[in-house]
Amino acid sequence: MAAGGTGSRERYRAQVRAEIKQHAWEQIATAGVPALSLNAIAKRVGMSGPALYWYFASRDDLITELIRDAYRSLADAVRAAFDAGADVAGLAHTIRDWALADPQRYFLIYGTPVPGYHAPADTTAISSEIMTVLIEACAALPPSKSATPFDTHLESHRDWAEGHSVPAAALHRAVSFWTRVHGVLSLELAGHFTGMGFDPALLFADEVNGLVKR
Amino acid sequence: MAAGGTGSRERYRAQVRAEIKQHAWEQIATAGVPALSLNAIAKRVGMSGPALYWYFASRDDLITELIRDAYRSLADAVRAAFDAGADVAGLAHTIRDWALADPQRYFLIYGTPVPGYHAPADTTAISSEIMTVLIEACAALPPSKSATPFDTHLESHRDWAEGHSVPAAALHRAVSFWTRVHGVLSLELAGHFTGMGFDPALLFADEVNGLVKR
DNA sequence: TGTACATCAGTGAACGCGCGTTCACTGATGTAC
DNA sequence: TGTACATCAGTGAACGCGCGTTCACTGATGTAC
Repeated sequence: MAAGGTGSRERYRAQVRAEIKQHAWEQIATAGVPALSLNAIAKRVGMSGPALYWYFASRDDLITELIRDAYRSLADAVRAAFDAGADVAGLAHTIRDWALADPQRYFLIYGTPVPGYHAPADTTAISSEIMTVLIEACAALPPSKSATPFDTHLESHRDWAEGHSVPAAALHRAVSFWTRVHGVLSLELAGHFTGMGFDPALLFADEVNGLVKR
Repeated sequence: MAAGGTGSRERYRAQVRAEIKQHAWEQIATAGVPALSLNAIAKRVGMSGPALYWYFASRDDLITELIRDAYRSLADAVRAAFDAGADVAGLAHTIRDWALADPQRYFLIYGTPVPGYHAPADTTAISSEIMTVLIEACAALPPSKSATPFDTHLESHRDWAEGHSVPAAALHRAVSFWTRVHGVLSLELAGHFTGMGFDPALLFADEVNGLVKR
């Protein structure tokens, strides 16, 4: 049984790792991150608890990787939509669909922070990948009518957007886009609109649209 | 040692309960809700673990009460500001201050939901107290220039605002106010703006202000 | 005012649980000669 | 092609931990007569 170029062991490893992660996601979707248990996952995968340590150094290690995957997934979705010609409204739609598909995955990134925890550096890099797309999309919008105080403020505080030679108003729109999308989504996904009877999708669309023409 | 009108035992009970809650909040602020431990609280208060059961039926019972207190605190703050003459911008400021004072308390209400958990009915009542104030404040705003799709949608989906005889546009503003405030605050408190260097307060003010004149 | 009694507030020991993690060990798999 | 060997992937037992919670029991506190 000759091994392939990448080695059959490596292929097997990748496969089992993927399977472990998948069960981890299911467990998170069911009971949230705090309830994620290595032993429970192992049982689902069909092996003993200690065997997981061949694939992940620790529980924290597994969770960190899940966070990274979640960021990656969102960044890829946003980038793909943009490359396919999506405008600001289209990007918003993409993000909303992504979040609705797995709310707990969304909250793993944008939910309640754990006081001591600091995200690894590469996730912040992925995060700015997303921001880059948003800025590019916002730069294509018709110019704003008037400058707000925050516009002015951004003129002298735009180091974080280094490399983007767009007006401060475009940066403002990108940030606003992000906070508005997040505002509607997190309240919606957390169930704070239940019992109110309106359609969150319309509110969402209006919030994004109001940002375009201002 | 004669007891007062309300009974010294009851007074003592209330005092110890308050002390337990206070230590619970400190623990939540330090390590988040999942790390909240009855034994650790008891040690801080200066008694054995089982003694807590004289004051709270269970850990869940304690947490539920903390959630209720958090809602109550926010509702009182908002109501007090409104009664003192605050407009929409003033209310936003009040909410922001409240959230910054104790981020984990904010997240206890508006953070990641636990999949199985359903908030008790009275907290949703307090929640609509808050919404009532927001609607009243928005109704005092100058009328909008044009109706959006969500405005129209609300005309026929406003049962949740029963008792408020205000234009649908005012309801829309109240909801938008809430999602925008939440959007900026939750990203800010979760640390997603760190490293970007701008002042979140200005972004926050702009988001609220943009809602007033539209 | 004194006494008897019910209630309240607390202790310490113990239970059972599930957790993450380590350890020694076994068998299978792939590789080098 | 066969053999020797290193590595990989897994098991099962065990460790120590802290958790929420229960139980029997003790002493203090307030109350009723």
